[in-house]
Amino acid sequence: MLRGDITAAIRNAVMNELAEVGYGRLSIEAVARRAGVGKTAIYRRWSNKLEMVLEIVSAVAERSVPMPDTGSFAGDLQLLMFIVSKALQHRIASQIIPDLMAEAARNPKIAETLQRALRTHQLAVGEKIVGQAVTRGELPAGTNADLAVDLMLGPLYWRLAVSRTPIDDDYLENLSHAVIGALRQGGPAT
Amino acid sequence: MLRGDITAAIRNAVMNELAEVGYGRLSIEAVARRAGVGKTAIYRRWSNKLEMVLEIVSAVAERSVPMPDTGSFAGDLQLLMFIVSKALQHRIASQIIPDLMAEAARNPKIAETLQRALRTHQLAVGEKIVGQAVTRGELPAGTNADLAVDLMLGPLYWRLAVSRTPIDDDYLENLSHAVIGALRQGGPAT
DNA sequence: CCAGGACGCAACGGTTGCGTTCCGGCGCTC
DNA sequence: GAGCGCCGGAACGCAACCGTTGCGTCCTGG
Repeated sequence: MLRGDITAAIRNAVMNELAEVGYGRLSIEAVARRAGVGKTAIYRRWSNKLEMVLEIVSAVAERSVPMPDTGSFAGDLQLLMFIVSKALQHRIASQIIPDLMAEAARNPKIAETLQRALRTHQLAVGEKIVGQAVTRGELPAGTNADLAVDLMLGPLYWRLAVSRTPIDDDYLENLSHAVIGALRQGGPAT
Repeated sequence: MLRGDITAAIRNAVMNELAEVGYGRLSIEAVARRAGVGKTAIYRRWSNKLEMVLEIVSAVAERSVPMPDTGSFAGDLQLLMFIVSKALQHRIASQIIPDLMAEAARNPKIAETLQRALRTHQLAVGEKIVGQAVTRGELPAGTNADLAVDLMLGPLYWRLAVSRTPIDDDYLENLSHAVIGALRQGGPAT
C-alpha cells in the first residue's frame, strides 16, 4: 500500500545524502527534506537510520559486477578492471563506498552487509577468472586467488578512491599487464 | 604559556575520538570530556574542529615512513611493505586513515592536508626506490613510478583497510614477489 | 459514496553540540 | 606576596535532529 514513487524518492535521497555528508552525518530529517517527503513516510518504511541505509545500499549493490568470460585471462582481466574502474568513477559510488568502508570499521552490521554485498561476490569473480586461466594454462597451478583479487582490485581502488588520481585507458592497460606479470610469478615464494 | 601536558592530553583524545566515532561525528565536547579538560582549553588552542583535526593529524603523520635503502629492490620493497603494513595494522591508524580518506572526498582542506602529509611523501619514496632499482638494472628503464606506487601500496591498503583480512609474513612475501614480477613486465604496453 | 490508509506538515519534549562568557582556583614570575 | 594567565566548570542562546503524535487532504477499493 506504500506508494512506490515515494519509496523511490527516498531511496534516491538517501544515496545522494550519503554521498554528500556521509553515514555519520546522515539525518532522517535531511533525507525527508531532500526527498520532498514527510519524516513519517520514512519511519513507516524503516525503523531507524542503520536499517534504512543497509537495506537501500545493499539493494543497489546487489545488481552489479558481472562475471567476465572472454576466453582469455588478459581479456577477462581488462574487462573486469574496466567495469570496476567505471563503477568507482561514478560520482555517487566513489563517495559512498569509501565512506561505508570506513564506517564498517566501527559498525559490525555495516561490515557484514558490505562483506556480503561486495567482497564475497568479488572473491567469487576472482576465483572464477583465475580458475579458468589456470585450466587454460595461462597461470601456474598454485596461483592464489586471494592474492589475485588483491592485486586486481587493490591498485584500482587505491588510485580511484584513495589518491583520486584520474585514470586513462593507457594506465588501465599498463596495470592489467602488470597484474598478469605479477600473477605469472607470484606463486609460492621461491 | 599554554600547558604542554594539557595540549598532549587533547591531542591524544582527538586521535582516539577520531578512531572511535570518525571525523563526521567528532565533537569538541566529547574531546574535552575524554581529555579531562575544559572546552575553553581547546578553543584557546584552535579556533574550530577542522583546524584542530588537521593540525593534530598532520603533526602525527609527518613523522613516519622512512626511505628504505637496503641495496636491492626486493629488499627495499619488502621493507617498505613491512613498515606500511605495520602502520596500517595499528589500531588507531587503521580507523583514522580510511575515515579521513573518505572525508577528504567531500572536504578539499582535508584532501589537501592528506595529500601533503601522505601521498606526496609516498610518491617520493616510490620514485626513489624505483629509480635506484632502474640504475641497478633490476627494473627496465621505462618503469612508471606512479604505477609502481599503486602496485606496492594498493593491495596492502585494500587488504588491511578495506577488506580487513589479516596478513601474515608469507602473504607479504608473496605480494612483494608478485609486485616485482609486475614491474618487470609492466612497462609500456607491448 | 464511504472507509481506510498513506500522505505532508507542524509541533511536541528531549538531547546534543556549537562557540562564548564568566567564575573562582591554582601556580607561575617578579 | 601581588598580579597575571591558564585552568576546569558551569551556564548561556542557538541550532539541529531525534522519534512520536495529531491534523487535514487525497487517493483508492469495495
